[in-house]
Amino acid sequence: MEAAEIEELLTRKGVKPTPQRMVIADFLLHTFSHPTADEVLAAVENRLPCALSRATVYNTLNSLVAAGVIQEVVTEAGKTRYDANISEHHHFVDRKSGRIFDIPGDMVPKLKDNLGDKFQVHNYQITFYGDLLEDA
Amino acid sequence: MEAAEIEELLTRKGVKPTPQRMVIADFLLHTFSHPTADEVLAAVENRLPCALSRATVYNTLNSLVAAGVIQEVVTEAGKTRYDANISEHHHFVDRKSGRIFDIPGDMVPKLKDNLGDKFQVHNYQITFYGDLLEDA
DNA sequence: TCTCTCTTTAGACTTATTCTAAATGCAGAC
DNA sequence: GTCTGCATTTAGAATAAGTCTAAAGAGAGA
Repeated sequence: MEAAEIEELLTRKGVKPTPQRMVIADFLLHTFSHPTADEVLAAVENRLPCALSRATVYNTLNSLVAAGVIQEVVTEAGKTRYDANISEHHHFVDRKSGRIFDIPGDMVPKLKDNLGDKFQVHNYQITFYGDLLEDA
Repeated sequence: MEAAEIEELLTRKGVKPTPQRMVIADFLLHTFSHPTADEVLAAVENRLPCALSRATVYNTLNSLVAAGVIQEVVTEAGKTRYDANISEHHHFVDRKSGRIFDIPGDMVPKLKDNLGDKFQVHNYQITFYGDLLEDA
């Protein structure tokens, strides 16, 4: 996705594009890692002509989540990660490295959203834990 | 589960029973809430004849997790919750209150642990998000 | 240009958790 | 019974992730 498209995406979602927001969105939309706020800061701070505040990174991530441009992913205690893949998908977590991989929604059979009278399911998320086979 | 059984459970899992550990394990084994460390502290501190340190609560929770007596449950950023239900089950999170409910494993069809060559699945966890129907 | 509103910023603050170092408690050796 | 050693508990310091605050900056329209 190129800059003009990202700018259009932000505008369409009601987030005014600024240089800070553009580099953050651009980074997230082009990575398959599931970075933390700190990793986002480290990755983008040299893409701007001057310093970027940690608070701006948090503000931007929260705005993008609220606007539905990215999602939060929480797989381990105390770490919030961000994922610009907002199509229906699940996650695989490598137990050794902690790395997270997207599992496309259509690789897993759909569950009926039926948990009885008490629970009205809106969406669900499956997290697989296991070992990444290195050779593959 | 009564005290003698809990004591036997801890011993069998290699955790030496102490008064502090007993009241914490007892509380967790009898609640259906999924308490945070602070909630555990608040719930058990008056069950001992003297003060209980926050550090001991964390130490104990970590020991019980390591021993497989309880599990961590992370459904929202920044909050680690604990669950003494270690049978296979999933979770339903009420979007309004944040409350978590156990969903027995047999209420959800088993997924094949087959995600292709790269991923060897050890276990998986489904989190359902939705609305708790109050009248039920 | 003026004004309004939104954004960014540095740093203070909060919250959750871990670390540290000292004190306590208990089990086995003597 | 007392010594010794190890595991546990403790208060409080330290760390880490994230939010808040108040002031400065920047763009849109009158």
